[in-house]
Amino acid sequence: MVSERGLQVLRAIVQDYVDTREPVGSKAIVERHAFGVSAATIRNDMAQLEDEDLIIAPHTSSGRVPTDKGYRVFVDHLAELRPLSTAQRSAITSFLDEAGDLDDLLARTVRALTQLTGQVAIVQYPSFARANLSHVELVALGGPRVLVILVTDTGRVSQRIALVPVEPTEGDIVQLRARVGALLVGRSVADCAQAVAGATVDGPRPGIAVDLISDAVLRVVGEELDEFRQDRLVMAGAATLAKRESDFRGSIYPLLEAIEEQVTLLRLMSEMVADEQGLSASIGRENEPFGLIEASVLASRYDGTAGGARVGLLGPTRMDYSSNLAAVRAVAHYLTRMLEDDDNAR
Amino acid sequence: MVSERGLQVLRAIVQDYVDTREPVGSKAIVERHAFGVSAATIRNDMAQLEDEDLIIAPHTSSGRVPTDKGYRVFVDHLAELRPLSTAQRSAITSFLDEAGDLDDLLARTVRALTQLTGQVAIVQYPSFARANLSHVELVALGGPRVLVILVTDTGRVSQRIALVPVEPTEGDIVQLRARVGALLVGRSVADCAQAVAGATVDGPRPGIAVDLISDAVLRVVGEELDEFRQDRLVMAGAATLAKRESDFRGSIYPLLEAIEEQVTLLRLMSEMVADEQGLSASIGRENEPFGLIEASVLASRYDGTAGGARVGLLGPTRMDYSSNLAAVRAVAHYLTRMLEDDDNAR
DNA sequence: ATTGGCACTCAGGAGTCCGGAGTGCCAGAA
DNA sequence: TTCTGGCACTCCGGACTCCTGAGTGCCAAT
Repeated sequence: MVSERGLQVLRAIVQDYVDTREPVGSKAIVERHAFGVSAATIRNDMAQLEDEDLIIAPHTSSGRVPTDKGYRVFVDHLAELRPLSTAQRSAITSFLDEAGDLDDLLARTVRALTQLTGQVAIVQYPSFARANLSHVELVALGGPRVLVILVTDTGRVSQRIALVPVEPTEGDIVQLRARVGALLVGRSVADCAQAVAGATVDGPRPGIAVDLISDAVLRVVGEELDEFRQDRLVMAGAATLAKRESDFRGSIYPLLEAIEEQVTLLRLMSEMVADEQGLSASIGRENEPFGLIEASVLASRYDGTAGGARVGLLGPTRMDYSSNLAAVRAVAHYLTRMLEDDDNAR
Repeated sequence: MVSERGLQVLRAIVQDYVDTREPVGSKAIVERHAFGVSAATIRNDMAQLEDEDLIIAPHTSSGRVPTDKGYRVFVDHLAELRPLSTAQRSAITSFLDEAGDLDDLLARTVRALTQLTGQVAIVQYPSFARANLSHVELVALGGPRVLVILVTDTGRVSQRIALVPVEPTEGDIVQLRARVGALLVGRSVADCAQAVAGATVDGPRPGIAVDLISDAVLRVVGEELDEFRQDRLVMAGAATLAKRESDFRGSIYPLLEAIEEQVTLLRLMSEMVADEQGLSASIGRENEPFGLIEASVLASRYDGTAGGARVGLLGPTRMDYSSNLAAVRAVAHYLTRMLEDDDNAR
């Protein structure tokens, strides 16, 4: 077992290593931290930490470096979140205050977070699966094109063009609008998807124009509903990885690829298990199933009436967890507040 | 002046250097290219090329490397575009054929191009400034929210939510729809912007509900029209830069930043001067005003009835201009064709 | 104009050396 | 039992040197 002081030594090693980017020796620890014991004592503690796989020596007789497990213990038990300065807080709020719609708010959030931490920031769009459809609008664009517009009660709007087999009359459109509206309005997005599937599978009917059109429109509605349920990400700060390249032993290629793919990160973030504060961290090797090593992801839930999701960041395993976790938590907090305010103002 | 053979030597140097990534010596040239003269003769030619600043020796008595000016001469006078294989061509067409709407088509285009070249691919959205507004739709979302939808005859649709000071009745909406429609439908996006500006500046009127609402709606329409005129980019393949890192003496940071910013690349691409084929290249130092060095941008115009724009790629100065220019040209060609087909099918 | 010959240059890999930071262990002190 | 000073040991990495090979410029001869 590791003694109480042993854990403090681990904390010191993590902090110093993140700071200096060099293996930490026993002497450096007694100099920088007031442990009140000699270097030899620290060395004994370090030997224990090494037995527990919390730290490792890159080569015989060099300083120690935290292992992924060491970072994990640090994050779970040792990290004191360093609160943001008031200047930082007011910068965030005023920046977010100027936001317009949801897209803009999330774009600002992600920029604020990358600015604050110097890492790649990620915001997941709120999940709309539980939102209700409040409007369905159809607009004939001329020719075989019909514009389909879906609006949820949480304010998300999306549109898509359906190519229909027969040019619809204005009457067709009115009829269809009523039909589709009756089918979908007021139901949740998840329910709608089922309803649409049910409405389209009952086979080809006689070639009545409005039915042919209806099928085409419903198919497009179905596709669009799928998009609704599919989460999206907004990211910023990918370029900062290039600056921090030396923090990655290997290449930054897997990271850039994950950023471009999005879907990997989405899965990763949705599988993270949050603590009671809504915070979560996935460290180093823990990300291996997602093709990432030497990288950590920090995330926090945020909530709005639009349905919650996660906001987080991606950076090297060797990052400043204290500051970064605090930043994520703060940004999530303000984002939640903005969404609630937004909702009240509706 | 540089002799005819001198230019051939330049071509050989560019090709070999791109190939081997190492300075090219006179001996290597006579071995790999059938010049029918001795290495000493090549050396004389190389001395001339060096006088003209077309090649440079990294250090005394090493092989030569093309300068930016050398690449420029190569691209302008020496590069024979290497036509794509039929397999490549059919891969592109079948991939693009599956595209749905404009967004999807451009996304596929950019993926095809990055796949083909291994570089960062960029597609500029067609400019909508000359497109005409074909529909304006207003939908009351309940409360103070009104959804504004704009549709152009080129198929672009966008929507935005206006917060209006008074909750509108259904009658208000109908009245407004007619009013805004009369003002805008059928006019070009550029004209519309002016019309909106004119309609809103005639000062505050008595607080009639519908006028208050109208102002709010028109303001939102104006904002949205601005977005229409603003160009956008789609990109793919940013991660490939990490693989090619050694091609950049410095960091890839400026490139990643330009990719993230977009606006720099937009300016760069729009300022490029195309040749009679619609192709253009901006090489190395020529990109310095945009914060890029050691990088080249290749681009081609493409045209559709939606209004043309550019498709291109970004990569290290030391790239295979022959293949990449050919790929850009081919992709632009197919993209143009898709857009035209699309239009005919409308 | 082209060529073979030759002296010269220099990058970069291999080999060697050495200092310093850091360790593990042990015997003695608290 | 825990801590500490001392000591022998390890080994990374910087500095230094040496050397080879690729490549050049120049010149006299063809």
